[in-house]
Amino acid sequence: MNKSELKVISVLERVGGFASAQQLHQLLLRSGESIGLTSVYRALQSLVDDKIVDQLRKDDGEAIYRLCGEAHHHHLVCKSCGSTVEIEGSALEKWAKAMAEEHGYREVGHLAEVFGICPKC
Amino acid sequence: MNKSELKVISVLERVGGFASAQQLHQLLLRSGESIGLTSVYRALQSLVDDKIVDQLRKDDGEAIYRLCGEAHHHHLVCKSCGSTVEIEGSALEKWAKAMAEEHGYREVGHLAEVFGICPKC
DNA sequence: CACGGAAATGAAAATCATTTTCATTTCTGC
DNA sequence: GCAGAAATGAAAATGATTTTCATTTCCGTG
Repeated sequence: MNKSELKVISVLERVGGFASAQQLHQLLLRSGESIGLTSVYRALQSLVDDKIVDQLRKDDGEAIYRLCGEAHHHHLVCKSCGSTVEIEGSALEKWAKAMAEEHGYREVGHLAEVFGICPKC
Repeated sequence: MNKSELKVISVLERVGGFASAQQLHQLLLRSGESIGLTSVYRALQSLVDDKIVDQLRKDDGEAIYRLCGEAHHHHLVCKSCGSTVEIEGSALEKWAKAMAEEHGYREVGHLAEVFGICPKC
């Protein structure tokens, strides 16, 4: 855990939700921190790898990040504004496991996202 | 509906699932069609606007497309050799729908993949 | 058929988020 | 204090997508 990562975590805490790398960089600069965009990206990547931060994509392809509170969960993402809700996934977990077992697969993992348009949009 | 759009629709039919713009372009060229990448993008954009094609983003930010109404299925992918099996997803569909409704989301879609290591590997 | 404007096309350039490179700076353990 | 490792960031590279713009194809009308 290096300086950049700490700085990025602290802005993410301040933001309390999703933000893009560029937004986070701007926020850091505005609050007086000295940090390069490169380091923001690098820190985010590393935090995502360590599962400390969640990364997803807006409809336009830009990545957005936020601190990941819990262990494993899924998202309901608005295609229009990018707002997200964490959703309960035990049914999905069971399904993935069952499907994998049925075909003899080991070390199972899965990826799932649900998209839609939120009530506000 | 112009020529490019027809070509793109026909290749999407042939593919029967999700594909990126670049993949679709390659497929068209390989099957002897003459079409520019620009036109593929333009056709896809227009088809998405007309709700004839669904657009989603992969985790790396690349856009993938498929014909709306294409009965979609999911895959069980081997992490090691890449072989895939089509799997039954009605449980998943129900879950996605339930989650979206619970939060008032409309025009729901979803993306799901299950990873593991296949019996052979 | 011929003409003219509108739509379509695609090559090349522009854009933009993200990644890579690489030279410089900061740490760390000894 | 010092060498080697890790971190940093500016600038260049990348890669998907979009825009520009000159050319070609369509199509309706005379």
